[in-house]
Amino acid sequence: MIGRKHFKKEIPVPLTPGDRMDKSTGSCVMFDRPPKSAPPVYGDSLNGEARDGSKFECLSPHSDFRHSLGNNFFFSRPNSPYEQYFSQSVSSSDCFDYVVKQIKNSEVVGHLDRVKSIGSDGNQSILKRKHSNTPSAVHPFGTPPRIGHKLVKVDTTEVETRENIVSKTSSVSPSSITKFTKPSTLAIKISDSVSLDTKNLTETILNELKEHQISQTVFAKKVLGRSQGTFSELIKHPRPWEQLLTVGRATYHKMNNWLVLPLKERLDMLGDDTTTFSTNSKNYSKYRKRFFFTLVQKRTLEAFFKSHPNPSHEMKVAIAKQLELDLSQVSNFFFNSRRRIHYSKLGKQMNQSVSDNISEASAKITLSRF
DNA sequence: TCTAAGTCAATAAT
DNA sequence: ATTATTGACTTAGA
Repeated sequence: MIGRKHFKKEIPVPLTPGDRMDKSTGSCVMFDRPPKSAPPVYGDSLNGEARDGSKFECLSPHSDFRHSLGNNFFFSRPNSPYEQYFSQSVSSSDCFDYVVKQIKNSEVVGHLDRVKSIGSDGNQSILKRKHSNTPSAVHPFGTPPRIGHKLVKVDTTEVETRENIVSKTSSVSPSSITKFTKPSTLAIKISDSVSLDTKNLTETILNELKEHQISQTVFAKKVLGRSQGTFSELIKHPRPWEQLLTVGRATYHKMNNWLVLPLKERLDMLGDDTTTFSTNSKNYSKYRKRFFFTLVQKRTLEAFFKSHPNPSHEMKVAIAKQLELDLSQVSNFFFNSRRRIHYSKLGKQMNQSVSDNISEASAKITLSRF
């Protein structure tokens, strides 16, 4: 980690001990990371100049921007080989406003412009999304593409119906129940109460699909009664058994149950008896145009997430307002990010665990608190 | 109402 | 053609 000596090398050790920053003028204290590990350097955060004459600014938020949970926030210094940050004692909301302003007025926008100038068609080229809800040139943060895309409400019975259909489908042979409980040479456990090694299961499934050239789409729909996208994520990022709810476990059980069937039955399930399913599909078809965050919105949200993955309600409201998003959009972003980052961490750890003892393996998995 | 878990399903990326 | 990504809806629970 960046140490004190590096800090000293880069910036003359400061100033008056006990010197307090002045939030009204935006002066601040600078230190290296971790904070407190080195003597501070004082400066004026609003003008981007430390008292030793060095400059600093808020760098691109997606990589360098930081702010802490408390009343401090940190900016890195662009021309320094070391990571140094500012801390400023202001209220959370002040901090937020300040940060947003920084992001808005400097780096992100600048970066945005740079990217724009490269692409032939300006905005569109940034994300390569044909329909991207691009920020307007006038107001980069603008962009309320939140056009009504409320979904058709799906009632519970429909969901249940789907489940039923799937199980019925899978039991073209009048033995669905037997099928799901009968042991097989490969069968490990088929009872719903039994825990599964999701990692292994997942890999096995993947191999089977490959070997028999079964697409995710088909398998997901016919065997699991799930969408391709969902299935893709389930097999790509299997979660430890202990963390799955009953519903989630059921899906993995379906995979397992399919696996232990004789090959013929397995392939039969993938047959073309989708009729019932696809016929009903229109009922819960939630047609909507997909919304995408603008680059600025995304960058800003990511920046906040890095340092503040679980913002307070007030913070979210402020973010939503600044980015012209709905509170729910902001909340969803943070939630989705939290869980998806969490999953990827788990995935890494699961790779190291021994498949044999699931509970032991998952016991080692430390769930970081968000 | 809020968060987490499970998913959907549009659309990006290969 | 397929698989991966991802904003938001649906459920459960608190």
